[in-house]
Amino acid sequence: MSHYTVVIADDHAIVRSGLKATLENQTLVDGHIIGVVAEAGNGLEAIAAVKQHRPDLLVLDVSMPMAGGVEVLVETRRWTPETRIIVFTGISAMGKVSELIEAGVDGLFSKAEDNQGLYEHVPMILQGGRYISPFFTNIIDKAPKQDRLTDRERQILNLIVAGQSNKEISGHLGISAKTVDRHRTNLMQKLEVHSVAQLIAYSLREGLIDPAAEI
Amino acid sequence: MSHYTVVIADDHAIVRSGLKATLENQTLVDGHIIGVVAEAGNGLEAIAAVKQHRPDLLVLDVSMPMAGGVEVLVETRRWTPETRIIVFTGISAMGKVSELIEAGVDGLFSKAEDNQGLYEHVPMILQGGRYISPFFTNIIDKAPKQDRLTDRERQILNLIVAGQSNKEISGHLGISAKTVDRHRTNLMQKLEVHSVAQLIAYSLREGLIDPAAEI
DNA sequence: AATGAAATGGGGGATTCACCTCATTTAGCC
DNA sequence: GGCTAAATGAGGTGAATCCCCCATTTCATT
Repeated sequence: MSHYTVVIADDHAIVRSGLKATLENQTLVDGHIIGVVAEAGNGLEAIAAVKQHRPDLLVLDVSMPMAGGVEVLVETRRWTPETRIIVFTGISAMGKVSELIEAGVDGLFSKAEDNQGLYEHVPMILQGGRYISPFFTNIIDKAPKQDRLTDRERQILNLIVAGQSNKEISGHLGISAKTVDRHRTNLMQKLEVHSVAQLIAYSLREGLIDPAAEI
Repeated sequence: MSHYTVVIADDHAIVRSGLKATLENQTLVDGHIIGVVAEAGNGLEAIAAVKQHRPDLLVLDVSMPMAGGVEVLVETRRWTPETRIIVFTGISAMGKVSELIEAGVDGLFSKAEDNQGLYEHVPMILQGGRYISPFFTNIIDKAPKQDRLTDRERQILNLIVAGQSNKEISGHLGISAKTVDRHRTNLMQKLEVHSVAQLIAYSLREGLIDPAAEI
């Protein structure tokens, strides 16, 4: 009998065991058996497991040590384009969500939702379908569509949030402090904020920055 | 045969099912059966479940909607002091960890660690013991023991992080803007930072503020 | 009674930030 | 070639920050 191979990547062991149980203890509509061939506790392990096993399905979280979910997704696509990729995560930041969708994720599910939705849609995804949970489409729809930031602006936003002054950033990027100031002004106008604190608050909400470990 | 009743609280369904499986599928050293009598997906549900079931054991996460783990812990202690409380979480922020220990948690385990440690120590905790995972004691030991913040300083830190200026804070608290400035200076000296951005970055790392809070 | 920690607040100075105006260069696109 | 967007940078202004100085009051502990 044919079977599907799966790699699970999540930094929490309890989630991995829960996912393994959920995926293996069910009969798929097309009669195929699902087998978890490897588990990974961080991004690098996940990439290594994908390269070794070339699985039919990869289930991963976005917030992992060593390498984030998006990096793992891109690397997996390059290595084994036929691997279907499902992201199962607890985040709800608009920025990360659209990043994942643009990166071409095949399935997107929230840990806050019932697991039911996950294994209901796994067969369809394995057969080439794509499913984004309503939990995330709602977030995208209700998001106030503000002006998009340019690459340079996003780069400077990250340095500001990291605690660097205009002068430090100018030295770091090899441009004038006045130019950094210019970008800063544009940033604040686009995001409609008026202080560094609000700028950081925005970055947090949108998941543009990574508060060390986990929230 | 006697048995232990358990309430599980975590905002992720997959974690709840994993915990339930881990706790129920094992024979305890003293022969007691463990039964999960209720699950909660947020803090308020957790408190309600505790009041209804008065369980022998409460397993909870710290970061939950509606009410955080510490609030649930304190409320549970007031309602049923005999309930043993285990916190099973993914956080690693020094501030939250010491807060939990001071609040008198009976067991503290990390989701990043193997589940093994959890059910190895559950019997001992049910019998009145206390166990803090080395994962957290390491965090506390290696933490640079900086000066503790006073209540007023912590209060003002939260307002600064919320994006308020000295003038706004002074109006909000009914004190002079100069006094706010004074507290700000003390804060920065204690935390050894030199800008709002660094102040916020620090607060995030140490879990002094709540990133989920709306600014 | 004395000591010390915490909170309060004034004066002032150097620096940075937030936000203007104005201008040039580079790149992609029709 | 023209057009637009993005990035670059100069000059300047008013406000806010960061960090010194100084002092008083309150409150708990010794």
